[in-house]
Amino acid sequence: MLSNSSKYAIKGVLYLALNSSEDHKVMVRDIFEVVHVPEAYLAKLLQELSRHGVISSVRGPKGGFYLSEDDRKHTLMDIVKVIDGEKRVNSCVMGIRDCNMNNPCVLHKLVGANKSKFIDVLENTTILDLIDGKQSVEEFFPL
Amino acid sequence: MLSNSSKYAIKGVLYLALNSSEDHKVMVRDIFEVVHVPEAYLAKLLQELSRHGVISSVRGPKGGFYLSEDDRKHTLMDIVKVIDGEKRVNSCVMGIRDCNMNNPCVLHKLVGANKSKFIDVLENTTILDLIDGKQSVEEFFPL
DNA sequence: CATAAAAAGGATAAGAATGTCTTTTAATCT
DNA sequence: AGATTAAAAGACATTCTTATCCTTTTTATG
Repeated sequence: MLSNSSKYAIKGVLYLALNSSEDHKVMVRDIFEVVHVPEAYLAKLLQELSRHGVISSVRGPKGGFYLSEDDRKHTLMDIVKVIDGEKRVNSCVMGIRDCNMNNPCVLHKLVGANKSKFIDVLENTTILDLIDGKQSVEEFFPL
Repeated sequence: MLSNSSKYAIKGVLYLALNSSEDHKVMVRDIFEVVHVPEAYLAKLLQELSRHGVISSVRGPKGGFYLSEDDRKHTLMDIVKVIDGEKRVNSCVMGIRDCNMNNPCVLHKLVGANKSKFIDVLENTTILDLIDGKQSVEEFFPL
């Protein structure tokens, strides 16, 4: 449903949401241990997100990744689309060709409702929504 | 959420549910084209299911795979457990260590409800339930 | 301008999932 | 009994995801 990479990416963005701003950028080096994702791998993912405008980054000394106010309005789905591509999330649960809401296979009908719900959540939850009322990273990453 | 292998396995079992019985066993050769799964790969999956008692099989001439009356009482989850293992389905959506219903991460709370629902469906839908009222394989495998 | 800091990018390795092929075992039929 | 048929088993190949490494580019600062 969600690839590991997408999960990692979400974790990273969550960290940025809680710990960064336009004038407080953070380096991958400061993030990866907290969110339990390999440093180089996380870097790749954040770069990809930055390239697609989901998060922001600045090179050089005093540089790093951060979320602008606008970035925070992005949804979880925006992240997932960049990392996994649209196809993966929207494809039929059973991977049946040409199975969709109009012409659903039996299993699709069965689990379809839940699936759409899941996608709904991804599409309608922004970063801001997620961190609303939360202060510490620990709340997001137990252990 | 569900591996390809599990999906294939479910398709295969569904075919058996519709087309086999104690005295009408079917060979992989007759199944794989209909359900769009590579022959050798499907064979492997069915063998695995048979080994674990989820479906039945007999070797040699007039042999093949089939579902006994008892087999039909198995749930989708029984299939998934054999192919994917229990861990995969039950693990935290975010893959966070020690995240569970008691100590859920933020995302878990968010999508947890849908996830449990999905698992519910798997656990409470038997093969019999699935084919109830269905005659043709085409209903299950459009295209 | 030199230097250091940091992301960006490319190449490649490691591993898991997926898929194929060959041999073995068991059942049936002549 | 012997030949044939079909699943069982296991070795092998391929592809995709995940992960690492190393070099290049950019930028701030002394």
